[in-house]
Amino acid sequence: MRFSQLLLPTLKEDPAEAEVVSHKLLLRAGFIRKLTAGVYSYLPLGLAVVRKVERIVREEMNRAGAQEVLLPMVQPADLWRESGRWEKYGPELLRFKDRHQRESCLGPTHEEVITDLVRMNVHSYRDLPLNLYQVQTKFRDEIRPRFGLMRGREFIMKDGYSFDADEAGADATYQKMYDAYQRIFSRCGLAFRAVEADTGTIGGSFSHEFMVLAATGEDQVVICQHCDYAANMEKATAREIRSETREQPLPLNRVPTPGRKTVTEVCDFLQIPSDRLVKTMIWLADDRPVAVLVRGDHEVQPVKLQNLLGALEVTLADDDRIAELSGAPAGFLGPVELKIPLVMDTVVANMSNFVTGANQADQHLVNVNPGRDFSATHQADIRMVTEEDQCPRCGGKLALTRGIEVGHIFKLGTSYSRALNATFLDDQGQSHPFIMGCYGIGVSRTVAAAIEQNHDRDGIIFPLPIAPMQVIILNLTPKDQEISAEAERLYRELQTQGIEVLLDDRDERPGSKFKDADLIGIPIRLVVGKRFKNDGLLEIRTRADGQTSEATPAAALAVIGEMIAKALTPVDDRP
RNA sequence: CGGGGCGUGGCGCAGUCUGGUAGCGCGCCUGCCUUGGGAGCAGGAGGCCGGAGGUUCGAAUCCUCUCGCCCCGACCA
Repeated sequence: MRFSQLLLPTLKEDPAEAEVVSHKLLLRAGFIRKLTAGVYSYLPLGLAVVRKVERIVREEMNRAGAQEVLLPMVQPADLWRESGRWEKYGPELLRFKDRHQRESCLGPTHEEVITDLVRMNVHSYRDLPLNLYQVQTKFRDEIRPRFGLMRGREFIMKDGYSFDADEAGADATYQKMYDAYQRIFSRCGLAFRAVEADTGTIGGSFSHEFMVLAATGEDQVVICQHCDYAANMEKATAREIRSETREQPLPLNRVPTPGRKTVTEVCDFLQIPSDRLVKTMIWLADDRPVAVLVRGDHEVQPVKLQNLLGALEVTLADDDRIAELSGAPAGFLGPVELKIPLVMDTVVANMSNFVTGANQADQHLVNVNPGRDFSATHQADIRMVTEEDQCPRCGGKLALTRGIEVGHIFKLGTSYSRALNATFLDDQGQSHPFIMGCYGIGVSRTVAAAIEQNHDRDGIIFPLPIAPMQVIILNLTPKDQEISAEAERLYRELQTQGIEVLLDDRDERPGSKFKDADLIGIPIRLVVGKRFKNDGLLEIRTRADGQTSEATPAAALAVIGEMIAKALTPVDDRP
C-alpha cells in the first residue's frame, strides 16, 4: 500500500469530541470517522485492524471446532416474543415496523435466531455437540454511547452459541471456548485476564469475562498476585477474616455521639479504628426494605446483595424512608431492635464488641455482639473485596486493577431452548432441550482496548499481530532517484516475502512522515534517507521500544523477516 | 431519562456578556524555497455562524422553539 494513494486523514490536534485515548488516537490516526452518535465508519487502516482481529478469532474458533454462519440483522418481533425478551429487553432494542406494519428489531444479540435455526434443523443427539458462530455488526441503542469504539451503538461482534446433549458435554464445550479465548487474546498480543463473572439471575451456570488490563478500563477487577484467581468486583470474594483471639462479650452500652454521622466522624469521636464499627444501611430490594450490615471500612456490593435476595433491583433507601423504618436519621442506624429483615456480612458475623448506631439521633451503641444483641435474617458475603483482603484460593495478596471487557463466555443452560422449545431426541428416543452456551467477543472494542493498553505520547503502538501493516518504509527524499529507487525495491521485496508494508512515498517533509508513522503505530519502521545514499545503510526502528539499528538492505530484510515471524507465533507455540 | 457543557470554513478555537454584517492557528490550492522529527516566504480558495421563528433600521451576538453533539449517573461485547 502506498501512503500517497491511501485514504488516511491524520489529524495534528485532538478532536474535541474525544475524551479517552483510544478514541482520540483512532480519530487522529485516520482509522475511523463518526457518522452519528455511537456509529462509526472504518477507514482503510482501521478496517485492516478489525480484519486482523477477526482473522485470529476465526482461526481459533474454527480450530476449536466451531462453524461460521451469518445470521440476519433484522429480526421479527414474534421470535423475540417467544423468548419473552420483546417485553424484557427495553429500549436498547431498536424496534421498527416494515411497510406491512410487521414489527421487527435490529439484532443486539442472536440467541433467538440461532435457537430458532437449530430447532428447525437439528433433531438428534447424533448431531451434537454443535457450535456455531458469526462475526457481525450488532446494534444496541445504548443509553449513552461513548468513548468511540469502546461503547458504540453499532459495533462488530463475534458471537457464538453452542448446543450440547448433556451437562458434561456443555461443560467441555465451555472449556474449549475458554481455551480458544485464551489463545485469541494472547495471539492479539494483549495483556488480559480471564475473570470469574457474576451470572445474574439465570443461576446455576458459570461465566468468565476476558478483560484487557488497562488503567483506563471501565471495569474494576480483582486479581491475585500469586495464583491465577481473578474475578470482577461483583463476583470477587476474599478469604474469611477472623480475629485470632475471640473477645469475651462486654456489656452493651449506649454512648452519646452528638452530630457524628459518618464512619470517620464516629470513629474519631470514639477513638476507635473503623474496623471496630459496623455500619447499617437500609436498602430496598424491589421495594422491600432490608437492613444491611458491613464493617465500617467495607462497602456493600449491590449485585451480591441482589443475588442473595433474589431481587431484580436493589437501591439505597432515601432519608425519609430510613427515618420511617428505623425511627432514626441516617448515620445512627443499628441492628439492635431493628424491625426489618437483616442481612449481615460474613465479616461482621466474626466480629465482637463493635460499635453501631442506636436507632436514635446522636446515640451509638458500643460492645454490640451478634447473636446476643441481634440476630440476622441472612448471613452472607455481600461486600466488595479490598486490597487488604487475601485471595480466597491461596491466601495471596489481592490487587484491584482496571480492565476492558472484550470477551464474555457464558454457560446458558436450557433457558432459551426451553423458551423456544428447541429439543432433540436422545438415544432412547426421549426429548430434551439443548444445553446451550454463548460466547461473545467485542471485535471493534478489542481494537479500542488494544490502543488503550498500547500507546504513548506519540500515538498508537500496535502489537504486531493486529497492526494494520507490519512494516512502514519511509522514503525521506522522494525527489532523490537513488533513495526512491531503493525504497521502491524494498517495498516490492517485502511484498514478495508476504509482508504487509506501507510505503510513505508522499512528497512531504521528513518530520511529517516520522510523526505519522508514530501516530498510526506500525510496529517496524524502515527508513531510506541520506545514510543510505552515503553509506548504503537503512535504519530499522521498532515502534514499541524505540530501538533503532542500522543495516544494509539485505541484512535489514532478514532482520525484519525474523521479527515478524517471531511476533506472529503464539506464545504457547513457541519452542 | 435526569444533571452539566458545546454547536462559528476540513480540524482546533476567538468573537456572543456590551447587536453594526466574521477572525486566528492548523489543514487545503498555486508558486518559490526547503528536505532526518509536523519548516519558511508570497499569493489564493473555502463560512446558510446547527435549524426555524421573533425583537430590531440592523442579529453569530438578544428572546422563543427545535435539532445535533460531548461529559457525569443506571446498561453492556
